Amino acid sequence: MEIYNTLTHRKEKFIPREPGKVYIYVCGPTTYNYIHIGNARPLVFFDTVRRYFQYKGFQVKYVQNFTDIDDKIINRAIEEGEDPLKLSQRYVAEYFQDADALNVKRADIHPKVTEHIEDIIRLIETLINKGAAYVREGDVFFDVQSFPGYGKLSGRSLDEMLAGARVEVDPRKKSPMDFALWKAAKPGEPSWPSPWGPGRPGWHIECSAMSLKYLGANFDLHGGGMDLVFPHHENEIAQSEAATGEPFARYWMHNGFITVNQEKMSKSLGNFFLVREVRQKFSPLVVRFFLLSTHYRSPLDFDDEKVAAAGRGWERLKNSFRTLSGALHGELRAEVTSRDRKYLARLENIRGQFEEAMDDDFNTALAIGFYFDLAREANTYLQEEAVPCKEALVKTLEVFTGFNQVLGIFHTDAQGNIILDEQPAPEGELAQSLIELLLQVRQEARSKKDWATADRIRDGLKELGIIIEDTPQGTRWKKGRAG
RNA sequence: GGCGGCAUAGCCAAGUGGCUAAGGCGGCGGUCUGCAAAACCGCUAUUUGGGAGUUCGACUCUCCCUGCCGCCUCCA
Repeated sequence: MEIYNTLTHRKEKFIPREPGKVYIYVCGPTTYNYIHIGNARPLVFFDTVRRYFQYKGFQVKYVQNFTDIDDKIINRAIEEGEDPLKLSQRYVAEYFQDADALNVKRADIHPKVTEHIEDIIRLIETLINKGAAYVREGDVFFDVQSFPGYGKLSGRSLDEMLAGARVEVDPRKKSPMDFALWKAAKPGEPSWPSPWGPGRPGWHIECSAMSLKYLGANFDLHGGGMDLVFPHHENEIAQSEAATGEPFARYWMHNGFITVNQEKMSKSLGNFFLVREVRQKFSPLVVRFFLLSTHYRSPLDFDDEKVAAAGRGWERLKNSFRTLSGALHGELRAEVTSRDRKYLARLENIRGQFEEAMDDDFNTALAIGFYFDLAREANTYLQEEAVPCKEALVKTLEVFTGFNQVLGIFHTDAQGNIILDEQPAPEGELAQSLIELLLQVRQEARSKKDWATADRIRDGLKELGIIIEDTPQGTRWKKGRAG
């Protein structure tokens, strides 16, 4: 496996810290609002990374934090007239609703800043004792000049940054690039006691404290959006390595941005789409598929037309699966012909290509291409074989399910079997029975060549969002999609 | 100002120093079907923003230009 490492600016062979195990930390959201599509990209992508490691047989420990106290939360709470900690708790819950919808698996640990204040204080004390941090009137700053490697992740030197700095400088800082580890509380703000007086953690320190606590130094993979490279991740490295004297993380991965009209989607520009809103228009699984259809380091332009186009492709995969699982309940033969063997060999080939694509820096876009190849091979096979070979069919479903285990574009049961969610109609049993009844009536009409009646039923159901397909194995129906 | 990235068909999007430049959407033609839908088959980039260079050979490497974008400030 090769991974593009932001730290070295090139693809590197992945060698885990411990054989067969992967330790991953991904920067999670600051919980002051619903998440938007830009937040969803790293979520979905790193979930896919994790899934792929699991698919490859690695034992994965996956940690994703919540930054549940900081300036943005406090400001938002003031606007809303709500307690900051209550507000962030609320958005943690909302976060899970969106993440679950996007079929993002829960992390093994979802640490929150407010539950790790002790760890953070201990880490800051260590930094002060080692001469890497200093106290100023209840604030604690990290001394960037004490850390020789500062700038190694973002590829800049302190001199360069000072030359280009556009920030007003706090005169108490030794260097303009020094950043806060601990912020003294202002009146009315949530605060925790500390050796330097009541206050709260600065923005970057929590990720160092929590990742070191749960994953240890020199853990395997640290991920997040491109915009976190500087200063967030640069600062994490400085703090962590200054404290432990060991390398912090081995591989750094950063996803590119979601853009809108080619411009970065961001909260400050106001051009963001909440996952909550997008879910109204599209299946969240389609959104997930769309997010994975571009390589993670490339920008991805978001607009409804493009998601809709992706949705039509996704539908093709879904149709293929429906046909496959339908065939499993039909007539099958045990005999394996030479044609079956050739087909099985092609399946194996596609599976290999899929894995090769994923092995190459998680190229989900390429991998999805092979997913389509699989669907086409399978559709053709079923079209050609009136009575398909059981082994071939079972193998097809196995490969299909395996790909989905990685990409997560269809819901599954606990065993990983794909569940097409529109089959058990949400309308309930009565509606289902009525549909079945109508289909029987239509079938009778068809056998009498009463096409007018048959078509009237089909058109009528279509208007109600029920799509009918006549196949050699009989008529089947599905819910039309809303987008 | 400093640092970095991107430019592939109508749209989305991979890949490669020489072998047919994947795949998807859309479109067109066909097969199947009572008609549809779904599916399948064929066609849809003699060419990879523009120019120069390196090379036997570049879309892929180098330089220049153009256009777009990002980071340097909260941001995934």
